[in-house]
Amino acid sequence: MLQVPFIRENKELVVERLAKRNIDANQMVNDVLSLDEDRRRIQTSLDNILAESNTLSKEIGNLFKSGEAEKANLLKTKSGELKEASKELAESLNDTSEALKELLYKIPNVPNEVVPKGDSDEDNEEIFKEGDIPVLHDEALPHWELAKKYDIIDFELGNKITGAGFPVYKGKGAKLQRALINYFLDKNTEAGYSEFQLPHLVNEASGFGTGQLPDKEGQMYHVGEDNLYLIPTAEVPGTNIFRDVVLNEGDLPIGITGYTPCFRREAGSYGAHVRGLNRLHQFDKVEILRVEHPSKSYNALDGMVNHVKTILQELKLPYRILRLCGGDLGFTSALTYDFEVFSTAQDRWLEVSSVSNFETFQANRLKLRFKNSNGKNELAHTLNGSSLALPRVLAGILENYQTKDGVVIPDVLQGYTGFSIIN
RNA sequence: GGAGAAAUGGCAGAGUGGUCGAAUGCGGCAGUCUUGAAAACUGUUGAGGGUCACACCUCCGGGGGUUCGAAUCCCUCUUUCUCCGCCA
Repeated sequence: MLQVPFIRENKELVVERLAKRNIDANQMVNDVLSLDEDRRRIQTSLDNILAESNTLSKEIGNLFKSGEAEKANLLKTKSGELKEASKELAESLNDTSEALKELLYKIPNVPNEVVPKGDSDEDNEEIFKEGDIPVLHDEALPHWELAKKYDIIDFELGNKITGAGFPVYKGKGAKLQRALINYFLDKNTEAGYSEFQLPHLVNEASGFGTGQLPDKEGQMYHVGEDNLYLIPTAEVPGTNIFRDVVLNEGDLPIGITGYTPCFRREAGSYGAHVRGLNRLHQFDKVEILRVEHPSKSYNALDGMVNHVKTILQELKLPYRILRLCGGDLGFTSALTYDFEVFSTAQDRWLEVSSVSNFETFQANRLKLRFKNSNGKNELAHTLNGSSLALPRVLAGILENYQTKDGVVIPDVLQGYTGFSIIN
């Protein structure tokens, strides 16, 4: 959620930057400013009435003490009138504040200067590319065929137990999955992130805190009886650690990592692009999160990008980094880099990580602040990224590492799997 | 799931109708002393709104009510703790 004072002082900039997302924000911004003006005006009148009423109450108390009941009763009448007036104003203040909040919820984050304007993923900017695309043998298969051939992932069994998009990993498939999780967590903790195990269900307040609610309610699985939501990413429980928190400046930066399964309804998805592991309702992901001083958050973002790079380099997967254009940028993000692994057998790029700086957008809603050097509370910056999401990394490994004899396990993982080939 | 107790500032913990945004202690910050540090002493120290700045307003778990006036009384929800039951 954007801050009203920021919008007030940077109106042109906000409109101009939001245009990168192909949004004409002029009307919304004007509405915000006029609602805010209304709010302040009503608040002032209400405050005045309450002040008068407070003074009156004190006088009444004093009059009763000194035995002047008659005078006191006279003032009581007056106080009653003030109460009526304050009730009306309080209601109108509440309405105005709510309307303002509703509107603010609908305005996405202001993209960073370097975000390219654009409509869709076609307009994302490739900023880096590395790794050799392997030349596969003639009978190379897409990962869902390999999964079947070596009996390591059973999509039909998952279908039977739960439904489409809930695969069952078996044998070496399950072990490779666990190896990847451990490998990612180890890399992240080596880089200074401290490991957390987080709840997989969150309450409504947490959903609001990170912005999944109210906008993306339909994307999360909801447990109605207890009013809890299955997490779509560790970002939700992880970031909500810091809801309503005031940190000391010295606590920054904070980096945490955690492995969780992720649950996404993905309403409306279908077709060849969602085949196999490409898009699932339940998948595993290791996430990294940072809380940063505003002056350092973009350095931190670069650091996260480099960190994810080294992991993909070690796995020897061909990958590229995209700077997302305005049209593809997430609602809460100011700048996002996507990592894509080239999946040879499918002949397409698969997104395996998304690393973002949210600046104060999340912190404002979360009320995540730190005491700055002036002793003032200031909103912190939050960042997060996948490091990494499992299924498409797995797909990339299966497809790129396949040989006539089987799927070779990348060197760095062999210590974790305990085997060097799936055949 | 049953019975009881509780929820106050960064933490601990007073406060049961007006003088309470709230004693006291710890912690934090600034200063005195010291070569420096510690100790001791002095001062200062919640959040949000509002204002050029003050004034002023709101907040004592959430919501509602009683009252001229609520941290304090009533209702309700939530959470925590203790005991019992169940259980990986």
